[in-house]
Amino acid sequence: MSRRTEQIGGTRQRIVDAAVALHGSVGPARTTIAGIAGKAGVTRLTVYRHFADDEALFSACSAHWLSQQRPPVPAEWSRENDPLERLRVGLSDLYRFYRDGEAMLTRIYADLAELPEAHRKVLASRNDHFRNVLLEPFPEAATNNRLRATVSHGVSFWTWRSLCHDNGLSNDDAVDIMSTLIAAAAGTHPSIAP
Amino acid sequence: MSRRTEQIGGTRQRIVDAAVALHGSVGPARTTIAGIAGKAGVTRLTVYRHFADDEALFSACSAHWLSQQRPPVPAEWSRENDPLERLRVGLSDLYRFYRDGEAMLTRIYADLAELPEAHRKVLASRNDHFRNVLLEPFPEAATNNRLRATVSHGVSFWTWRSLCHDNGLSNDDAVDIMSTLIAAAAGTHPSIAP
DNA sequence: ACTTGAGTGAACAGCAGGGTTCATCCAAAA
DNA sequence: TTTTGGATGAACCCTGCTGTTCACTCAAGT
Repeated sequence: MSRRTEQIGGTRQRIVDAAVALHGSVGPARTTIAGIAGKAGVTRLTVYRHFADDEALFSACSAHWLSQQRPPVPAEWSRENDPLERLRVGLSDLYRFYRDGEAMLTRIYADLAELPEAHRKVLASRNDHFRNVLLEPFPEAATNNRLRATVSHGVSFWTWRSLCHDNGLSNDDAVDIMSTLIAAAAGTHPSIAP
Repeated sequence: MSRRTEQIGGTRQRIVDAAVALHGSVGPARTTIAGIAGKAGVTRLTVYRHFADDEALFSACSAHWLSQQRPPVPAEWSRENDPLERLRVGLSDLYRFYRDGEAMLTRIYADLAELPEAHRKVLASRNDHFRNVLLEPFPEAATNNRLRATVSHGVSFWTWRSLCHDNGLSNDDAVDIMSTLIAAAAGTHPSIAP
């Protein structure tokens, strides 16, 4: 029963790999069952048998892709209690993840509206969580709207993409810039880091 | 010959109105000929007769929509020679335009990849121009990569949307924040405005 | 009164994609 | 050796959109 299930798993894996590749190149919205089947070297029918609906397939893709990434770990950011230092640590971790996964993340966020409801919520609440962790050590976190908005902005994938992909900045530069911006929004005015 | 052409123009206008409405609600990518015809109260064939191809229709929509907007006027920004003051004037003008046209601009920029090549270029070069005008009075404009990147970022529609739409800031707050950010990137450190 | 042409309705062919059924093959497991 | 079930190929039906043709109506312009 081992070699048998191994083959089955192999087919399934080839389907997931093909789907991940398409999600990262043409984007989820333009990824079709026929396309996945073709790339995986199986028939559409085989795809249908392995995955009952789009949501199941997308979940499998998401899990598999994440398993070969190094996701940001906000829990580690919390070890730093200085607001600006936590900001630096957190944004660095986040932007590293964004850069590594740029191709996939660009397509995912571009096609956000077409994604299964559940996954949209997960992505949104992830960003909320990142924001809250970065916001927490600021004394004025609860009262300063600008601060909240600015941290939200800094945590957004599109912000990273605009600064680093579109305008060629390094991650360090982007972290510096956004830290400075957030510090300003918080009411403090540190010098910009070298 | 006047009433005749008037009627023809009326039909054409109803088609353009319908197309603009759909571009601003479901977005250009999901706007179909059948949908436009239905909303305009004509048949698909009539749409085909008035507009030879998608590009012609899109151009007409773009022109008509713009004609009822108040676009930003970078030429007026140039009358201000102080870098930070020009920034304030320019971003205010731009963000006002963004807020007024939010619905349409959101769909347009979201579906950017599906748009006719020519229009993509126009939009991109518009943003480049805005950036260049804002950058011009800065002495370090040519040498400071961070400054260029930050101004590009500030001029982007998605930046406005993130700060104001997603996070509920006022335009004035967004202008303050981005001005502060850009000033920091330029190496100066003004106080944040009240 | 006659001509012109914008607009109509219906029908056609084509394409891409979704989703399903059925008989069949074939290799691993029993 | 027989059974099991993953995978296949081919055939369907359906939906939605594109683009085109033809005969026709009706009203404005002449």
